[in-house]
Amino acid sequence: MQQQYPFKEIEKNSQEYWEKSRLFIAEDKSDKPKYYCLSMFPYPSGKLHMGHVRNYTIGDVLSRFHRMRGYNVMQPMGWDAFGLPAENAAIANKTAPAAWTFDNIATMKTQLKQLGLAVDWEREFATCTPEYYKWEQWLFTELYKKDLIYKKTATVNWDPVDGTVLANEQVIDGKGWRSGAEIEKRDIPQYFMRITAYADELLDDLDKLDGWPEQVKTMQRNWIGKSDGCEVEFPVVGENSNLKVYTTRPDTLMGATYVAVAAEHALATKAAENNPTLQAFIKECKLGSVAEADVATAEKKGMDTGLFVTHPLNGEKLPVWVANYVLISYGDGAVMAVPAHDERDFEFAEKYELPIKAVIKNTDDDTLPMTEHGVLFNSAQFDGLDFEAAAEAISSALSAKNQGKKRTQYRLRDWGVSRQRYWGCPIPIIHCDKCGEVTVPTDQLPVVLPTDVTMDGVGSPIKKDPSFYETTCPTCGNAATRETDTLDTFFESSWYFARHTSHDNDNAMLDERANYWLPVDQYIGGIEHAILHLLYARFFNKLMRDVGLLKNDEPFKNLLTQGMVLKDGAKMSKSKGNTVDPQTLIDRYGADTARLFMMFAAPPEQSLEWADSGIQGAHRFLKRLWSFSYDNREYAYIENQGAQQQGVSLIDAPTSISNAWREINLTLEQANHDYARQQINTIVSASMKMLNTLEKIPMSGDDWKSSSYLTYYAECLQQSMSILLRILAPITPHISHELWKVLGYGEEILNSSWPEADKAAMVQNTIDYVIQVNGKLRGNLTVSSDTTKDAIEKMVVVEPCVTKFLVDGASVRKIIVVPKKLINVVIG
RNA sequence: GCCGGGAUGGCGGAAUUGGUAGACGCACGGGAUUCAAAAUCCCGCGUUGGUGACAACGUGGGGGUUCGAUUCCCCCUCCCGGCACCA
Repeated sequence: MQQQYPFKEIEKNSQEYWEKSRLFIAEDKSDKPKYYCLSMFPYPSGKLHMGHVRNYTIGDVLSRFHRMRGYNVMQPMGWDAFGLPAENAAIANKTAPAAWTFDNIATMKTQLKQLGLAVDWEREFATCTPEYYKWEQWLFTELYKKDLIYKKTATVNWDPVDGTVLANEQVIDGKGWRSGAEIEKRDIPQYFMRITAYADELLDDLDKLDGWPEQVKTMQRNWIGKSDGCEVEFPVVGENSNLKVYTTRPDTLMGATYVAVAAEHALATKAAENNPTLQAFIKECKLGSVAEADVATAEKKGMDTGLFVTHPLNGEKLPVWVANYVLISYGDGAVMAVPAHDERDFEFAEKYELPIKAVIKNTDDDTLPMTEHGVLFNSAQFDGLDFEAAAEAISSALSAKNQGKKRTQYRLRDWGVSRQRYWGCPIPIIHCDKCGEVTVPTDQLPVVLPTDVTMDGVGSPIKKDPSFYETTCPTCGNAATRETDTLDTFFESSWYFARHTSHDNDNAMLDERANYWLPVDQYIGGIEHAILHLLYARFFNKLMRDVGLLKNDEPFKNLLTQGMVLKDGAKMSKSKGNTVDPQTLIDRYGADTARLFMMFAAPPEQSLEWADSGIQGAHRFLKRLWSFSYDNREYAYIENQGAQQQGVSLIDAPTSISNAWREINLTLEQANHDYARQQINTIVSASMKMLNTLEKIPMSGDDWKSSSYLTYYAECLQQSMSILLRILAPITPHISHELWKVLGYGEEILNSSWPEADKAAMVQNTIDYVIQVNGKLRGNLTVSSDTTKDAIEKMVVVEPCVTKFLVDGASVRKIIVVPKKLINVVIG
């Protein structure tokens, strides 16, 4: 054993040992309970960043912990390899996206291995390979046949200068990021997945997910946004048609003073036919990005169409306005405006001097807008009704006139999966003049994406490559063209969790192993994925179930949403260019230090503000652990001293040792509690505390000279080090593996058992109480642990720190005793 | 704008969920060791007043409930994440 902590050597040797002994290769059959631990797979963007280190270390800690608790653990790793950054890099570096991606995968894989992750690398795959995407093309064709995929037009960001579709991220302040041109909203035909057909199940099944953070479930519920409301039809004056709107507040119908439609609404288009001013306004509304955040924060603007509708219940003529705050994608793209009881309508009505009519009241305060529920007035026959009764009565009245009815509405929209980009999975559709849209037959899959391409920044190479798009129709054999759009990259990440179970199957997307391993027992990833990725993966799980590939309803049993790694207050990300390279950390201090620091700096679910200081502290602890083991190797070595064989009980040891042993057990209990609730930062604290405790055991004085002291000391060290190393093993696996071996505890620490606290060692015969007077800390009281509550009350009232408040006629009103904690004397 | 979070010493965080606020670590100050430095070890460290025992204040701001509030309730400010084509 070396005196200095040789982290480089230890880490290299342990990693080689684990690889050689195939310790992390998961068995598809086992008597042990299974534990499938999955961290969200990385996008191969270049090098590992701190967010990766944090994510994969958390997953590794939980994997190793469960392995030591006796589970059959599977922790795989893969690559979310399609995406926009590869195209940008290709344009910038004149390399093909595939080559860039595979280079990055190689680099990042080396780095991940240096972290010492307990990963089963045999299950690795990259989503950009035909072996992987073949199966999602197959699933696409199955879903297409089941009418779960359909085509419709949808709005995209159009860059008129580059002549290309831009991602929301590529639109900055309404301008294209490369061209600087003003972006226009443009409608193009795209494929959609009918996620709304699963809206109710996606909503209801959230209740089954006990292992998910409440916060994430709330976000998903709100995203799905099921609302019970009412559709109302307003006859258009002078036309033989109705304007349909949806409202969640039918109780306010009598307060409607105008209606507003989105710029894209058919009625707006019609009204603009002979109205150039309105046409110009509609064109203006179509400028800027399609992102909802941009639409919703834009200044509220509108224009009168000159059209009117008739209020279905009171017969009033209401003007029809075009407003930029009405979303074409929600409800019917039109709203009834009730300025008195809606913030946005109120602001709009004030600006354009439209009438405001209050119809709901709940307090004497009549400030408008009043958006809460209340009782109706100014509403003819509905006066005096509350929200529930009014909603019922008004929807019935509308139904009776055939001008509306109750309707359940979702905020969730069908998922547009077409992308006009190159670096993605080709959509397996062939367009035939005679047969129309035809899915590519299974025996002709995969539709392989050509990888030998040049990116020039204008459009997708496969859209200009006849050797790709020219084909024949599988149905009639005539010349036909392939679809050149690719799939949203969320498509790949929606089912990879399942493919890890059947990664090597060339004949099926999934096999029976999926039903052994799934659901994922622990899923770990960034909170930024709380809605989209997690919702799509849940949706895909249900789709795969319904085509017979799976039995489970939900993909992820437990979810840990890791907080962001921030630097200078912003999310650390490639796109922001504020990443810190973990490689320098690993090179200088080793993987164990990097892992320890990341785990210690913040609890897993909280955001972590990166600071360079602190790493030294983590490294210092490991050095101390090493030198303590080295200095005490004779005592800590399991076969020396023979203490256990002599039947020595540490409870009977000299006070300094039995106290230390008690402290170790209390700390172990805390660590186990923290492992159970996955609060890893305080497990690190606990391990530091244990080492502090052991270092403080006296090594001099009269006691030290007696031979029995040394026997007890050795026994205490052996038991304590064995506990400490096992507590640390999931977090700092290399040093734990090495010390476990050199101190003679066994060949592989991962194969040992998990330590439990010795209850007998934690018993105390006195209790230290805190004395409070009127809730303020005033003193202490030590009593023997069998003292009754009555006796404690009698003792406390004669304590000087209490009696000094018994002046000027004040007396003890009440005594509150919190067992084993505190006594509060209420004096008044 | 809408939805979901967060705010505790100079800094990261802890407080087993209504019961001693500041565990553990970083930074800093003092000391030991050293020719010197690094490394290491020991001591101190919320703020204010006091030599001191001690006292007052203190968990983003304002109110409330309670014997007792970082924790529960109401209002507000700022920061972070998401908003459907970044992943």
